[in-house]
Order: sequence, then C-alpha cells, then structure tokens
Amino acid sequence: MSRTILHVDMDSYFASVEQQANPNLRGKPVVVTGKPTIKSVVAAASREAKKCGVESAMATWKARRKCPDLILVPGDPDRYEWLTNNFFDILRTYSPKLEPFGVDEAFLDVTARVRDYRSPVNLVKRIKEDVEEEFGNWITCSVGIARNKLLAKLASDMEKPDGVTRIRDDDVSDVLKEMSLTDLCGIGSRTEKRLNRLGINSVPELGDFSEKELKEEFGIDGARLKLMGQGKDPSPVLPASYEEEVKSVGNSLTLPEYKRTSRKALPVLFKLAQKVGYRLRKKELMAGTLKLMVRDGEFNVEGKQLTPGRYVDDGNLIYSFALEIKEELGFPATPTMVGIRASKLRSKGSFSQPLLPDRRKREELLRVMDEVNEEYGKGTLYFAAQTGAEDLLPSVGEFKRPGDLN
DNA sequence: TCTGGGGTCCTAGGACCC
DNA sequence: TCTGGGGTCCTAGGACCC
Repeated sequence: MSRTILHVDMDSYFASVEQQANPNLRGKPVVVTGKPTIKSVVAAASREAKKCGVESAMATWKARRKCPDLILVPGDPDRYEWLTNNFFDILRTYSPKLEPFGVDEAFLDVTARVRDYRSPVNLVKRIKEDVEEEFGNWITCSVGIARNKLLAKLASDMEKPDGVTRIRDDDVSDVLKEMSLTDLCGIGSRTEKRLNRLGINSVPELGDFSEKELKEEFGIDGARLKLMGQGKDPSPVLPASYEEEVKSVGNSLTLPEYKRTSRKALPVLFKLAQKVGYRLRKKELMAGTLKLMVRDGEFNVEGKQLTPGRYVDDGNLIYSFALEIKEELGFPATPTMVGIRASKLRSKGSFSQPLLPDRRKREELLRVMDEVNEEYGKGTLYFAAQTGAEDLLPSVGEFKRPGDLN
C-alpha cells in the first residue's frame, strides 16, 4: 500500500526564533552564531540574510562582507530545544509516527490520517496553522509530501520558505532528472566522487546502473544507492522522541592560535570535560565510554575512546580519563582542535547501588555548583583549574582514589 | 581570510565466551 | 588435542547530516 510521508522542516529555525522573540530583529538580516564573534560561523541565517547570499556554515567574517548590516546573535540552545519539543508535540497530534531528524526537522507518516483531511495538502495546511498559532507568524515551516522519506525530504527543499511541495508518483522521474546526486539525503561529496568515478553523474544514471557493480564498490550500501537513484526508499518512519534519542554528548573547540600546543590545550580540555559533565548531569545521564579527539595542523582528526568500566558524569573524572587516553593517543605537535564525547549513556536512575560517602559528597558539591550557575549565570562557580592555570589542573589518576571506585 | 560545532549510523576486526 | 561457529562488546575510522 502506498504511504503518505511528510517531511516538515522549520525555516531558518534559530534565526526565526530570535526574530519572533525580539521584534527589533524582524525584517533584518540576522545570523545566529555560537559565539557572537567574527571568528565563528553561521548556525542559521534569517531569510533577509539569505537574500544577500549568507548561508549556514559560512564564516561570519564572510557573511558580514556579503551583508554589512548583518546582526550577529548568540544562540540559545536550551530555548531551541524546548521549542523543538513543542514543535514535535504539535506534529504528533497528526500522527504518532514521528521521526525527529535533527533539531528542526521531522518525518511524519500520515498514511492513516489523510482521509480525514480529504487531501495531504489540506492536512499540511492545518499543521502550518497550528505552528503559526503556537509560535507566532515569524516562525514558519516548509513541508514536503511524497510516498517515502527520501522524496519527502527532497520535496520540502523545493519551495522555501513557508512552502508545501508534493511529489506525486507520476512526477517522480521528472523531478529526479532535475536533481543532482548530492541533493539526495545520504549522498555527500565523498560518495558523489566515487559515483562519478563509476561514470555516474546524474540521479537517473544511478537508478539505471548495475546493482552488482554498485555493490562491488559500496558493499551493502550499493543496493540502497540504486534504489535512491530510482526515488525508492523503503525505510519506515521510526517513532522516537527527541530526548530519548540522545546517544552521545560531546563538546569540542577549535583552539585559538596561541593555545595550539599540547600544554596550553589542557586547560581547554578541562573546561570541555566540565561542560560534558554538566550536560550529562542535566540530562540525568551517566556515560560509560569516553572519546578524546584531536585535530592536527593538516586538519586530520584522530580519536581514541575508552570504556573504563564505570559510569561517569563528573567533569573532573571525565578529564582524568581524557588524560589517560591522551597518554596513549599522543598529541600532535600543533593541535588545532580538541574534543570530548561521552557515549554508552545510561539514565542515572538505573543505578541502584548506594553511593559511598566520598561519592555522595562529591555529588552534592556538583549539584550545588550546577544550581548556583543556573541561578546566577554560567561561570559563577568553577574549578580553579578552569582559569587556565596549568599547575592547578588535576593530573592523571587524580579523582580516582580507591574510595571513588564503584 | 581555508574550513565550527553538534550529532548519527555503519563497517570491520579483535577479544572473549559458550 | 584440535576444531567450528555464533553472539556480544569494544575500538578505530569513515561518511553524512544540520
């Protein structure tokens, strides 16, 4: 039976949220960045900024050159996440089969509900009305309608912002002719190059290509690629909540030039460890695996992970394990980025053993620190080592006294 | 004026256990 | 003593997405 799948994509999400919240920003070229410095990059551009050629992932200095009046706004991830959950809740009232795709997109299988609205387009109109009612008229979404996720995603991109695009079954081959290989979600620049080497330069060519040869080149992905070339995608919409889906929590930072030595990078690593720890605690998660990543001067990224046999959510411990990994991994002479990622996550509630007194005190300390920082602003309380004084940093093995072990 | 920062999924090999 | 095969966990690395 034919399915009806929607792909709902918020337009210029972060930027629209800021414009909705602050009327002074409306109608103006706005860009949301991590930090509002000229060295960062564009996380989201308002439609006005896009008109001057500003794109996401563009360096802010470049964006400013394209658009001298550009307003930089620091992002507020917590607020976006909160809004995202509301957004998904709205969509769920139309179908429980909701699959979040990033923070501002979702697939929705409305096959069973289309009849109630006479046509999928009518159903989408209702969704758009709900979104406007909930978020205000500055926040809009674009929706693609098609028989599968691949095509729905393609469709939502065809008319933006505030668009509704339906790809009917009869139109699939005409639409695919107009698309480039990388327009298909799942084909990036690397895969495109490999396809080109096989003589495949367009989507229909991919669909017609020998499956056997595709499998020889891409292994198990070969069959999927051929289907993609034909506009086919059997994958189901997998219901999940945004929260449930978190598989890892990590932070990384490109080092400013004067910190690109092994020694100077350590305080940065310590800060990142604290940040990862804080985020884990806030989500009430513990991590069983930690990964340390470094990028060298040639932009090669190397990583090494460790599963220490215990679960952690304490930044100092995370740092301590990161140091252990570093001893094995070694650091490049000129590290340009460092990062820590925590995975193998378990909810804190699933640990039932009573804590040893040392551990309990430590937990209490962190809880108080987190509370103070939430109440009075980030960075109100921090460990002395976070000031960047290298001699205050914990060393390998610290925080791992016997009493600390599970 | 090279190239941020947050993620996901997949594969493949090795260790270990039954 | 030698043998096979399956399952699971861990790690490294690649590719892709927003």
